[in-house]
Amino acid sequence: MARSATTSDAFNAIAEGRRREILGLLALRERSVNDLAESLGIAQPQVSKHLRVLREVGLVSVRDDGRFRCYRLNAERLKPVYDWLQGFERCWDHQLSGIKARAEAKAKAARKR
Amino acid sequence: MARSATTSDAFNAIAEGRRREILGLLALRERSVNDLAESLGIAQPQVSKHLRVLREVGLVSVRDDGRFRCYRLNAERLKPVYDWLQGFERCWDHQLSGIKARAEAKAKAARKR
DNA sequence: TTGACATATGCCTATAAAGGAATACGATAC
DNA sequence: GTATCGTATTCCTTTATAGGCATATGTCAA
Repeated sequence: MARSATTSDAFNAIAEGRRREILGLLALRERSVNDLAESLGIAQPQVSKHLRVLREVGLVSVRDDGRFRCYRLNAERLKPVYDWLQGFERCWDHQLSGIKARAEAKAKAARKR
Repeated sequence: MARSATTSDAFNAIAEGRRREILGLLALRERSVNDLAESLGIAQPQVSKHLRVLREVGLVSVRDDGRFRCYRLNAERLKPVYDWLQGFERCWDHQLSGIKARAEAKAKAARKR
């Protein structure tokens, strides 16, 4: 079997760096395709393709504005990903505090010598 | 060009659902390969392969325990992903409050009629 | 030492992604 | 109506995945 489609969910869609950059730009304001292409320094067709993926997973929406197409971020579609990660928040807190505790124990042992 | 490797970073590694499941299980406690395979209901070789990917991006580490290999979560490697998402938190807050505001405005208009 | 168990790796197949270039499609302005 | 601008789509090539299955590697126990 092949890797699952980039359009299968937000997790797969945001795996690609360019698409994350696009989302970052759209977080600031609506943008047209060429506008994005220029900001990213890549060709327009690629941007259109990335936007297609993002549209298919609902991460962006489009609005027709004359002959332009205005893309807008649909941030709430990122929330499931965020929520999944939040489940791990306590883990890295733990690990950090664990590291801290071990460092302190070591320092204490050193003082005793 | 092809899609970037699953081992290129955490974003790509967690795009695969099975790997997310594995991380979820490891968040609870250390696990051996067969242990994971049984919990997930998939064959051992696939688990080993997924673990290899996770190892390569540093999301898990291994400890040799007799003839078992104990896999452990390295949660802080998820933090960059989490941090990236946090940049969007205010966006969905905005959008949710926007929806709420519009709903209230609508309700208010309805009362006026 | 041999056998049983735990894990990793190799091979094969089907699937598809991303970039580049060309081009089709759509709307506007003249 | 036609040229032009903005965007989407198509074709091609390269690369690599994930799963299934067989097998290599490594470790312990009798």
